[in-house]
Amino acid sequence: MNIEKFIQGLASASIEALYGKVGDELIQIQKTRKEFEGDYTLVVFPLLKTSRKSPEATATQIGEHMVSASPALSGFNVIKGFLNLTLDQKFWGERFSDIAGDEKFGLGAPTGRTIMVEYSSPNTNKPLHLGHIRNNLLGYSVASILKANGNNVIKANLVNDRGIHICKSMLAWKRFGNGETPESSGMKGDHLVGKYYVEFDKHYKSEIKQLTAQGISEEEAKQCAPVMLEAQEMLRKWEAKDPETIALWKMMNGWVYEGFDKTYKDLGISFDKVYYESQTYLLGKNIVEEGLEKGVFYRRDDGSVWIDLTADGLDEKLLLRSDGTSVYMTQDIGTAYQRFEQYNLDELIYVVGNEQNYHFQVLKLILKKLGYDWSDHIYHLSYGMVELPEGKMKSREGTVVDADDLMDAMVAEARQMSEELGKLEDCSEEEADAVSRMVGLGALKYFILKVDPKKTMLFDPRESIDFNGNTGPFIQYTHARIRSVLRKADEAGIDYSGKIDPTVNFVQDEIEIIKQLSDYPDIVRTAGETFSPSLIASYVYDLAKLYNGYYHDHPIIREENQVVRIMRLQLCQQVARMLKAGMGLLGIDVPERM
RNA sequence: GGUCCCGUAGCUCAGUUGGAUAGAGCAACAGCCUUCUAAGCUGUGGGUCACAGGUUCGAAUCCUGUCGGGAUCACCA
Repeated sequence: MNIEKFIQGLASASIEALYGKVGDELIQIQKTRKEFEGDYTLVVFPLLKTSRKSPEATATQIGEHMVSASPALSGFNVIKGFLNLTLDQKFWGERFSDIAGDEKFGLGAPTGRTIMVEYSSPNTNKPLHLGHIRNNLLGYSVASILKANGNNVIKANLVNDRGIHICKSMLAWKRFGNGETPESSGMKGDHLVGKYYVEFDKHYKSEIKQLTAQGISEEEAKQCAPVMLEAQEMLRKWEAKDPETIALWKMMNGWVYEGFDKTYKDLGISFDKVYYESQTYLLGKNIVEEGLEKGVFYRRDDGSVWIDLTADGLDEKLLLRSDGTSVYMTQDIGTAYQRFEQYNLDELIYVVGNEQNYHFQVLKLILKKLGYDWSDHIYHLSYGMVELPEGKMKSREGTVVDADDLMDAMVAEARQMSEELGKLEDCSEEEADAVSRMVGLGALKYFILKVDPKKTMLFDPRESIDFNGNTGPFIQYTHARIRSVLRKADEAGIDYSGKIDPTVNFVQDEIEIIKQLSDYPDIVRTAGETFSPSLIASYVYDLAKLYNGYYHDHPIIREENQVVRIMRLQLCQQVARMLKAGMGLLGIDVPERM
């Protein structure tokens, strides 16, 4: 039961009795701000037209009626147009019992809806970097949140395993690699392939330099540089299914997949379905043919196929090249169609950076023009770039933050910090490793997910590695301390199970915690609707802060009063449960001790 | 130039449906370890919510315009 809804119901009944029926949207309930007395507040301004009284008089009248009508309310006060209601002690006891007794608290009822979330979608020519981390964390977290809301979620990854970029790496490896493999070099497969991508670029650049020195324009040099021509030749061979090229491609992609698998595993993310572009890049062509017949598209003299979107304020967009091959858009039309058909999707979410906003705008519009009504159920979860203190990440300038390196650094830092603080003294090597990993990665994940996805964010390595304040480790730490209290209680043989004693009196700080706990299902729902893990992050942080602020100097286990002690232990238990659940939605593990 | 996004404390960011005196953390300063974990707690200072209009009982939030920053507008993906 949602408390605000409950009070809204009470208010609605009283208002109807006093003035007649009004719409629910006029009955606004919110938490009372800390500086005022009361728990929840009815904003009466919207009701003045109906009541035809001053704000104060209206609020007083409604307050009197509500308190006399409901035993859940113990009193009220009025400040200007705000009716502050105080809930009865017993109400909090019951409310808390409900939460604690509900195994599925916070999990939405099954909706029967199927949602596909596509995320990650890496290129196979280089390792993952910080930008991919934001993508992966967002995708995984949003999928978890949607699942918690009762949806059937399919996590999909579309691997971009073909094209000129991988040919560049292949060519460079063939020419300069001397048969180097991940085994022989000791390098992670994706890093090894990435090394040759950089190698290609180096040679490409030096060739351009030579050519321009001979008086050829830069534009021209870029196009006729020998390595580039060779790479393009390789792509043609690949498309012609040349056995040798295909074998090389398979081998090098295999290395990359091994590397990616490790990165994904380290990051703690997974997929239900992996698509490969080499298998999907021809999709969509027949839909384009159909579109041509319907007159949605048109063919130019050179044979290329286009759509004219100028009437919609956009540009003309290419769908098939003059040689009949497809482009990115064509493929996306095809895969979207296939997915909606195959899985009967209710929604398809693409986690893709905001540099592709225009692409998705066009994609949806084209699908709509083709008459697919599911085009409205495509959602582009667009996220901003991750910038570094010195500016943007540029792979060519070597300023990218590598995903594996970053994770290693975070874990190492967590390890060092734990040791300095003496946290790992009485635990085994495996435990120490596990905790360091959880803390290091928790810091990284929380740091990234707490920011609104659509905003460009700044990643300062120094700050991200801070484990104090509004960070993942702070929440993990709060959880660990609560678990420690509960362990101590168990050791002391205190039985705190069972129903809450209705005679228990909560103090205001405890009521604040119960309010926060009650909000959890609402937060999960809202986060699901807005695709914002950042909402979950701020929720868990607030809860951890409330707990810390209050329980820091309360001797929970030593409490003399049995009833109060049991209540406090149960409250602790519940806070720990919700912290763990919330962090789970962010893909962050919480240790039992740290 | 067209389209889209962003602009909140020195820095990094919250701010759910338009609600009361704008919220954290970091950084600075002052306290708190014989009681459950000091990765913590308590307190102080710090704001023209980019700017200007508008909508209304009420605007950081909605609308219009201006300024600043970013993305994008390829027979690339």
